[in-house]
Amino acid sequence: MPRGITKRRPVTVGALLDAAMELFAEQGYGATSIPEICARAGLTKGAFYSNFPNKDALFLALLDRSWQRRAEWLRRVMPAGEAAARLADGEDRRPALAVDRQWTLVSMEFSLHAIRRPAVAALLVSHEVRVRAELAALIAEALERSGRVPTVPAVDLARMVVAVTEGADIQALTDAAADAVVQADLSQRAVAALLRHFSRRSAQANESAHEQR
Amino acid sequence: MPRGITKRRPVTVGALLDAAMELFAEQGYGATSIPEICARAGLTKGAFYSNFPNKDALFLALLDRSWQRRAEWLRRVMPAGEAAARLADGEDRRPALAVDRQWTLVSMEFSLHAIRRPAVAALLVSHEVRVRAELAALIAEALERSGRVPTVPAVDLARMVVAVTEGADIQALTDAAADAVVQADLSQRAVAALLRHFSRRSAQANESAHEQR
DNA sequence: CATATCACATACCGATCAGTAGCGGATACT
DNA sequence: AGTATCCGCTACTGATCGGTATGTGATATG
Repeated sequence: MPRGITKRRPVTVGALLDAAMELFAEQGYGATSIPEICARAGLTKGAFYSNFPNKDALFLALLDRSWQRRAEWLRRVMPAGEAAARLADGEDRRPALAVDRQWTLVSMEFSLHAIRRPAVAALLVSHEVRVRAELAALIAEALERSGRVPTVPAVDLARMVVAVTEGADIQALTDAAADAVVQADLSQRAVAALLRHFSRRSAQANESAHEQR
Repeated sequence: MPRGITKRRPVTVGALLDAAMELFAEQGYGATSIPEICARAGLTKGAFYSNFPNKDALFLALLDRSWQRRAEWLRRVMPAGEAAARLADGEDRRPALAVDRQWTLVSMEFSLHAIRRPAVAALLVSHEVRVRAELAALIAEALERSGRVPTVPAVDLARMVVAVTEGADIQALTDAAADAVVQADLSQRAVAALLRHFSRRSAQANESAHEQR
């Protein structure tokens, strides 16, 4: 705990971030007022302004926390590249992780917000660059395990995968009536198709295939 | 002109819708106030409440007008399926229509809004079903022209194409720094890959291929 | 245990919000 | 041209906004 900061503050900050996450997902960023956030957190405006200069700063803090959690999650599933490999082969049809509704909504909110604020957009872009890099590594590894090599830069592949996944997420959220499993399956098949189409069997894989004959 | 309605009203409505379109794209739906819309339109709040009961109603009217315009556009490019056919072949690399920034932003805003209002979501879904049906027809036609037939329902293909396109649009808007042409190219290549992967040469095409030999 | 600082609550500010009522110029029909 | 109706504007209410100033209980330190 930093000098001169009591253990009460991080608890308060956490409560505010939790409340904001819920409300931004429910109502959107622009439609959520600061007093509302405070009320949800069981605090008052004074607590808010004691911790953040304004709503934008809270939004950034919220994103930062979410990104950290997400990074942890990504690193945790990284070793489980086997599943991704089977996905690259188009063999795995199990529904992917259910879309995190709250996160997807807030993330879309943030994208819209960032598009209008170049400074914020720069932040978002730098984060996405990191994510795409990690994802590219994951993809390359998964392809390699199924004896394939990408025919385009792995980061381009990551871009496409992110695009189709995000687009599918939007559809899934909008069309809640549509069978979520069907939607997820469609998304997975699209990803698998892209991975296959922009890769080819590696030379090593071909050799071992020859050896097998 | 309907009985008892002067020709002034549609002009006023149009001005309000134009102003709202601009402001929703610039600031978002929740962050845009009614007086702001009126000021941008060169009118006052009285004019607004004389034409719409509230902001939601104006949003719906705006979407309706945009959808009509979009339907006209889609029907106009429908006959130009040749380009789509070359795209399906992966031969056409020219950048697609530049992303309509305003429309994309407002459309995202609306999706987010709709997700939170089931009644509005139903409206959005019914519209998207129509769009996907038209797009599916366009895709099927394009594939046919290049002697191919889809191996999955054409509407599923339409879903994937919409997903990857929307996802790419978001990336393009967020990362304004990234070369827009590169981004559009990536999107086109992904679409082409999906179209190829989920279709095969048709029997007829095979026959004519045999004849050619 | 005393005291200084911290961290949140209360109260309040000016500005702005959504929505309403009535007025008066513009429009359309005879 | 006269007249009824339309329709946008002005002026207003009550509520809520973001942000600030000040008060007070909790906490860490010596």
